[in-house]
Amino acid sequence: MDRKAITSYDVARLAGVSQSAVSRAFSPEASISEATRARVMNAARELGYQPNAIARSMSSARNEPQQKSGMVGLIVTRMQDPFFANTVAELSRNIQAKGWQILLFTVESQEEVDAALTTLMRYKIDGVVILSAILSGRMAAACHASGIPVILYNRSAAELPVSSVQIENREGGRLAADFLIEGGHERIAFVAGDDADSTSRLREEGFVERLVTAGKKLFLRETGDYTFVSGREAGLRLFSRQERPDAVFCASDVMSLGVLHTARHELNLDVPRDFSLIGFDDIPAADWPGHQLTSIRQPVHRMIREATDILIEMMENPDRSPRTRRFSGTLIVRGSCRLPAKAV
Amino acid sequence: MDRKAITSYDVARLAGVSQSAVSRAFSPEASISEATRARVMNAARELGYQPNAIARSMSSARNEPQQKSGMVGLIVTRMQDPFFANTVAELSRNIQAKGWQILLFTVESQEEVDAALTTLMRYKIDGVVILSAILSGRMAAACHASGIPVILYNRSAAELPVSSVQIENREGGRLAADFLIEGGHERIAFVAGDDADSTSRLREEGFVERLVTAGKKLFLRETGDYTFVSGREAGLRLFSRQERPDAVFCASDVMSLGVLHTARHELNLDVPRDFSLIGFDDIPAADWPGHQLTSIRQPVHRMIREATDILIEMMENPDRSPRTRRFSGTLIVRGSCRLPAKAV
DNA sequence: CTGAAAGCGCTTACAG
DNA sequence: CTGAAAGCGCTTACAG
Repeated sequence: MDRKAITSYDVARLAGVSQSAVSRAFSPEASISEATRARVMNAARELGYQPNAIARSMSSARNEPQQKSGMVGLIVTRMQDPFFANTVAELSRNIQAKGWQILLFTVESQEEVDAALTTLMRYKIDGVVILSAILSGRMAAACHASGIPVILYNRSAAELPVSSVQIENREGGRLAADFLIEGGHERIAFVAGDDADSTSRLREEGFVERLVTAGKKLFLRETGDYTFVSGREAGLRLFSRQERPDAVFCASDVMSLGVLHTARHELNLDVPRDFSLIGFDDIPAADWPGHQLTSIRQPVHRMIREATDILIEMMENPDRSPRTRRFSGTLIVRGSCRLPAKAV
Repeated sequence: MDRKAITSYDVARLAGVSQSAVSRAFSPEASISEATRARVMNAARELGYQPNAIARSMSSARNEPQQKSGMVGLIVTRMQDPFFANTVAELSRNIQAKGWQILLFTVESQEEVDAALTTLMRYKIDGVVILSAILSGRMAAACHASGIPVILYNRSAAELPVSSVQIENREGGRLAADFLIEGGHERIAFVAGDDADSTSRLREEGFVERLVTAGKKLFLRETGDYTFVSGREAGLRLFSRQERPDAVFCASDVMSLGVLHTARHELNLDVPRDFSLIGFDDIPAADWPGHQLTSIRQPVHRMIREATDILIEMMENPDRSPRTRRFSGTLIVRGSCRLPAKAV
């Protein structure tokens, strides 16, 4: 049990070849005869040998400008939100399928991102995806200098030398506003996810922009933290007033469900008779029979595929410049909204 | 941008010390004077030097019986289920906090586990946690021989030389049965999560055991796959019959919510008047105002802490023998069940 | 406390 | 195609 691990030298000895031959047998493009490869593979199987990926990574430091580890960093926030849990699951599957390993870092706030990235860089990750958070300009520059591509998912790259994949947040907000305006709503409220975060802000900007165009203004505004509980509390505040909103748009579905549950089951309101409700993301629970939440759907599969493609292309081609991809959301109409009078 | 990475030699040159001194400056227990350490640290800061964790891992192969990487493997199934998403989030936070990195592997079926572990072992992980899946005896032996501790979370170790942390599934099933029997239910159904998986089977065994003791037998039985959709479909099958169950116990909360939504909103049944419903896990959505699902709660925080503690203790102390820890669940009574007549 | 040197397990340019 | 050898960036026993 404390015996030394099996190395390529052990395999070489058993197969009667040099250690180099063992190494070549495990490199698909190496020049080696089929006969030798077969002998090596048999010996390897007999000994239970697997090449040491760490040692392989060390060698790459000699032969490439930058050391490669075969690992991709994944920095994740809000994994409790089903939208992100699903994204992590699907993104990690995609990256694994392409032959990279995932070095996961769970962070609970924006402030932890730079430290997480510093740690990941010690492991010589070949690239990194950051879910719903940004990195500092200093850190972006460090990654750029090290040739480590960075993809922001669900966030803007702004002026940073990094790639990004995200939904058109402002446009999504406009879709929600247009639909509520067409439905004849007058007192329209918004529930923000986080005032410091561009995702929520842009959704709100697009939303308010259309209200203003239609000659209305935002009737009420609350701030949550993207959780169900914060949605419920925002709902309680919105409907404890004398004059109540007749429509609510939330920066995420999870918060919308908080508003929906408290309205129906704690305040005995009828949705959509008493007010209309729209969420964002179109998580699976939006479509549950008892919810039927109207929502802005993100084309998740396409977005994740795009993020994976950009990441891999940039890892294989380090001097490609960063790319920004924005996807349009779609309004999915369900039963939580009063419909426009002249239904098409 | 294609310049070589900064190494300890660069720092040594700038600080005017040997490369060994740089290495010692970054090893907390190394013997080095404070003055030298300070000079090294200044030079390191100036150059933006960070020790290469991969190279450090290589060196450890020389000095320890087994190479250490500072990485822990995490093999995960069913991340879409909030119960597991929350577990991954909390477990990874705990392990990170103790100074280890997480090498994540997402698998979609039991069959992928051994291959995932083989890949992870190439990276010389110091230990591995497997969420809701098991490994083969052959693989368990390989890990044991390599001194890599394995923790099964939410599964039994059975005869394998691995540790495990899980809920008392059979006991949880008994709690559910007792409560339904006390409530005077007669036609009691069970919805399995997966017939091949011990978690669901044990919950069913404990459940049926108590029914039998009370002179009843299982009225109906359906099988899902732990998803909301499969719960909904199981519910449709259960209630499309002539004679309907008056109680349903599901192997997970997510499936229970599927039953609940279809019953109330597609079949116009009243829960708990028409039937009582009990889930398992006590996920946050069980407590949402419109759900109020009675459920068996797992003491998640304590279980995750225990898994982390066992893992770390075994990584630091490789000849410790595997440990098995079982935790008791608690019945959380909410509005989805008819209550016992003689309410205590 | 400090430095020179060996060695961790690979990959690959070099020579044959 | 094949083998001997250098080297990736560290850690640490050894000698001073």
